[in-house]
Amino acid sequence: MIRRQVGIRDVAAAAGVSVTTVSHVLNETPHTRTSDDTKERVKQAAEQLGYKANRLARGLRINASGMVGLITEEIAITPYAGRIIQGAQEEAAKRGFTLAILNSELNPDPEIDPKLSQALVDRQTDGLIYATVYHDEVVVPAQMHAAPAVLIGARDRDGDVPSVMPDERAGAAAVIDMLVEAGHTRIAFAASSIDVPATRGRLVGVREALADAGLLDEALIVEREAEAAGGYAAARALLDRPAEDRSTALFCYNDRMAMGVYRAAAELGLSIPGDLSVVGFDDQAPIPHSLYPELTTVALPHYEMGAWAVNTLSALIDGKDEYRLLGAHATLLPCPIVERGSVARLGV
Amino acid sequence: MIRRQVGIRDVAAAAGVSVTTVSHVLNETPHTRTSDDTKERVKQAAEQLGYKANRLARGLRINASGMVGLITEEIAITPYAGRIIQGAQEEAAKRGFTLAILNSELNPDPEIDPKLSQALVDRQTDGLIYATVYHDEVVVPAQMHAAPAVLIGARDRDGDVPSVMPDERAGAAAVIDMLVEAGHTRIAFAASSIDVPATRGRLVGVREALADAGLLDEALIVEREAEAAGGYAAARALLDRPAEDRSTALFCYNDRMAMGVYRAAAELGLSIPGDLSVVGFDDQAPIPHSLYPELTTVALPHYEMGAWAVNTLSALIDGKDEYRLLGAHATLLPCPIVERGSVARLGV
DNA sequence: CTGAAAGCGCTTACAG
DNA sequence: CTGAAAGCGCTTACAG
Repeated sequence: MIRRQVGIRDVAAAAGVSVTTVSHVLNETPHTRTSDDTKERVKQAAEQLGYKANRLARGLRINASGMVGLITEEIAITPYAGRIIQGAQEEAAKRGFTLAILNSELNPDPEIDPKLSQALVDRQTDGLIYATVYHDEVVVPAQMHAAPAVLIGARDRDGDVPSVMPDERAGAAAVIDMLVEAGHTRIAFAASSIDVPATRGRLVGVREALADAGLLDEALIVEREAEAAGGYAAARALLDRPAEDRSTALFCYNDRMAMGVYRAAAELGLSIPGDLSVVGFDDQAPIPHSLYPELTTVALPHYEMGAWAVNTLSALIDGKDEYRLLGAHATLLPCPIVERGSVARLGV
Repeated sequence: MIRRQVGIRDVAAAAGVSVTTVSHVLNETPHTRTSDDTKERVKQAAEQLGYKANRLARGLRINASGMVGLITEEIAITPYAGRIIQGAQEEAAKRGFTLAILNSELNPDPEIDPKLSQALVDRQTDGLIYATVYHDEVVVPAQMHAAPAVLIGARDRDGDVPSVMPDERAGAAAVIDMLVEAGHTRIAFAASSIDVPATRGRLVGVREALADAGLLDEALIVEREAEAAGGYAAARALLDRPAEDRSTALFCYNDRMAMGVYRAAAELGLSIPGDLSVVGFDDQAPIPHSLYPELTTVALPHYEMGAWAVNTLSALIDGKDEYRLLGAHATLLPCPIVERGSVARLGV
């Protein structure tokens, strides 16, 4: 900023001590003794003058910028990138870090482009987070091995960089459990046809939980495009039959598909949840609240992943290299079910 | 980052010149003559060693961090905050700035809390952007008057800080014009009941354009909650009558209301756009693509506002104080109609 | 055309 | 318990 900031020398002068002393008391430098009286005077002066250490000078001196960088692949298309950023930002603020953001294009292949990481290194960030979408495993550039780094949404193929992702499998299984618990025995699943980790994770969760309940029927699992139109098609394929043969619950790969299911149900004269319980996945605003009845769905831990990322990044920056061990397996964060009005409990 | 960076001295040594010369040629310092031969050697050496000036050192010296800060009110709840960030980020990258992000809570009153701005000042950002929602006019804290600053989504009451917002009025008027052009003469509008600038802007745009066309009928303007349920209610109130009395087009305050309208239309046996044309506002993913037929709506210039903000902030930072004159009136950015399948052209 | 040197605002051995 | 001084990596008058 333009205005001349008050510097450490101003504080020293005001308190009648040396800048050394000011630095010591304000930073609470360990192994340093200062009389309480001096401390008090320094703090008073700093407070009074509104002194804040210049981060550039401090950073240059201690070789740490206090900045953490977040690279997001196509911030715009992922509906919840905002929540990741928010989680990262709030955690960063809590720890005194400044969050810098860099946006990248969507990257179809698993090799992360080193350009953005390099840009962050060039900017002296103390560490970096790379948030990807659509990948299981990724090979990270040299910069991410050389510096404190963390991955969101994908595992490091080399097992070196710690990573987080949603526990899609458990989230999907929990929905099946809830449905079974509510008395449903004919449970259908509208799977997604695009090949991403979420597709696979949710599908195996569904299959496992259904099998565990002795309720797995492959005929009730159909695969369609993960959009409203796909959900509509799945519902027509699954539900256009007499009530005796019909599933009483339809779990959808995502909320968009669930939207299509609502439309199909309306056309077929099926009431939700009276005739059909439906559950989505993603908790993608504004869908769940905009449907009638409101959609029961599964939330993704975007905020939590962002916070987790700067949290473990912070540990890495502090030199806690044990945290590198986290790179071996992705850390899975729970996807909580958020119950709204689209699931019926079947009479006993 | 941990590793020792290559410094300007390494480049100087490699090129066999002084650091002064390296600095001059790499920064293309004006009023400085250097032989082409020397220039070449320096550039080669820098390139070869992968030298990038330490931003902290440079910033300390020239008193400019190269950082620009963006404060967003509740990044999470505004569906498009991501686009604002993206626009700001890409424009910042283009100009060599690093974008730092700070998230704030939603602030109901028009006085901007100085805390966040101060935090940015303390971090030595060269300028700051404050993105607000739900405000017409705002009173900015001292920090924003003292430093280069720009507002998104609200005007500065003091007329000092430049600001951008969407031209809601023109966007809404354009929809009416399009509908009139398509042959509609009974055009209804489902207005919003919450008191925000968008509500007012869109409503006056609608009224003006309708009046201009000689088609204004207050009975066709109803006000409801700006959610799917409100749109549903508006549609039931407006459309539950014989075809002769019915509007042929219903323009909604936002896409969420349009969702409710689709549901009401289905219940009333009205086909879209055959019996009823519907238009939304916001282009809020994933609604428009998830409806059948896909929804014609109006897009908000979020990306553009983000880009505009760092653009004019950059001018302010460069000392082009004429730009402060922009503070007198908000700059209005166009809201383009995005035509999809929900509007019918009426036969001649 | 080129370079020696001061200095940006801090932190941190080191000395007393 | 306190302070003088070096130095982080740059840029920029200034001298030659």
